[in-house]
Amino acid sequence: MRRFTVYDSLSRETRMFVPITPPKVGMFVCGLTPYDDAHIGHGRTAVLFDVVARALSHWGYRVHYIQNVTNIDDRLIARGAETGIDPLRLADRHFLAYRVAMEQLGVRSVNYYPHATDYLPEIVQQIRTLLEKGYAYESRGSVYFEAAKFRTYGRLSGQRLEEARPGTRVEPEPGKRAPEDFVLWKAARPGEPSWEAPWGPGRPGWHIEDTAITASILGPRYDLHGGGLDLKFPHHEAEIAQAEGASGLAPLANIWMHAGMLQFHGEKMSKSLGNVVPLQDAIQKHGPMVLRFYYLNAQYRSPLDYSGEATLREASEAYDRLDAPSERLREAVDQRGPDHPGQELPEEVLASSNHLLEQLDELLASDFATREAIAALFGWSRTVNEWLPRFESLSGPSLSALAAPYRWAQEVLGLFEGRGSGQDSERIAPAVQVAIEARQRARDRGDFEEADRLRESLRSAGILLEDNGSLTRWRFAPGEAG
RNA sequence: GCCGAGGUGGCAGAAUGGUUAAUGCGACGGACUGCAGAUCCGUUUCCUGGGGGUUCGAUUCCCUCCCUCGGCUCCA
Repeated sequence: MRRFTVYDSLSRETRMFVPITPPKVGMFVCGLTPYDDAHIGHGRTAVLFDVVARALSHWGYRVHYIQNVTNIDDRLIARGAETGIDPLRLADRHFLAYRVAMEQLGVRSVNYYPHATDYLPEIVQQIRTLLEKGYAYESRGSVYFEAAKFRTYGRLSGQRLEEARPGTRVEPEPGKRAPEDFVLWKAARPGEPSWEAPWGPGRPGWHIEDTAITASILGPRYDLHGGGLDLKFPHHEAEIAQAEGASGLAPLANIWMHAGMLQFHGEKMSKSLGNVVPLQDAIQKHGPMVLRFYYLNAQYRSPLDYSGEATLREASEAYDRLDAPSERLREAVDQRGPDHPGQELPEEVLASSNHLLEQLDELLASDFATREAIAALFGWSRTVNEWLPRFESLSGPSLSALAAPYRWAQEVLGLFEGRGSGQDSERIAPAVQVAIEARQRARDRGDFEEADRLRESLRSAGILLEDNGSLTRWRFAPGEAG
């Protein structure tokens, strides 16, 4: 198990990660409320924590990663009322779409997506415990957590209780003793979906599902808790209060990681601002790997600005610089086999491949410096491109050494999956090959007008031709998902 | 107002108390090409918000001011 450091939002320092029971790592990340289509901001958080889980697995930890799904809440009920669709069904529908997007993005590290409504008994039990311990009170069929009873309430967000009180932004809720109290069990109004509980029919508050789920799956304390930065207050603050209040054990999570917000022209991307780019749109337009690259080519805690299409076009250009040599190497290794005899690379190149692999792990182990890892991969692509004209003569092991950093990135960063070698590519390859051969015949007889015509017609179909000596290769134009 | 993050080249965006301040995009020039593209080489020399201070030396540490963004119970 490699040791690594990570910035912990609670202590506000970069700390060495120490699992509670190595090699096991319990990891929980707040998922979404699927009342609408996911946008590219959701994708950022998902990809970040996917990389965290991948890196930990790569380093020998046994990661148990769960992400909850809030499939019942006010927004779902409101949306259900608007559309006439049952809120639970609505949630299922959007969650399914989310899972499809996750699959496309290569987010495969999540072991389990628990749904709030599947944990009603656990939720009721935890609320009961909080009532027994005096942290909560009943009022008008609802149950509230009394924030003032929990001494360190506000510590995560650095807010003192008095300051964390909502001022004028929200009308005080009748039934609450203090404005900073938050609901654990919300009494149902007529017609709303509800579950039975000792305090009357209702539904769980937003925060309680997470702690009930983690307590039953990961135990009262676990290793890593993640989520978007916007959840720090009040959501994560409330989680800490509930879980530590109920169990009497602290800290709930050893490490708190928060993903920076995706911004749209300098402002946070969110549905309430109406400036969202649907995740599926971006995936369709640029390909999932470009999006993944875009997320990882940034410091995960910093805001990431999306300034329109140009942002992802640039990411696509940059990603291509890595993907193209990676793809060429993969082909070369596939064609020739790992044991193929041939020229060996010079010692120093082989050594620098190994050195880079170590460096990549080192960078990820420094608070998941994905951007710097990518910078190092760009440097490697230059080396690979220098050798590219001589691929034919290289031995299998030498080719593998050139490919090793990309394979590392494939495993840990989840890049280089499925662009250029997808079904589209295989389906149209024969047709493209026919055109390439026709063009070559035209070139051979000096009919460059005809040759350019053929090249141009392919280009308008999104296919670029590149001549290298006597060999012509083709690829999809950047921005076209392949 | 309170809490937090940040202000770096044409753009995006790293890093370090001290040789030429990463990497990518873009631009320009060269090699290669029938042309182009891709690739390689080179250039983009006076880039680290303003003002103080500590230091032999600061972009990096301290103070202050200005500005931007996020959170302050819808939020990933």
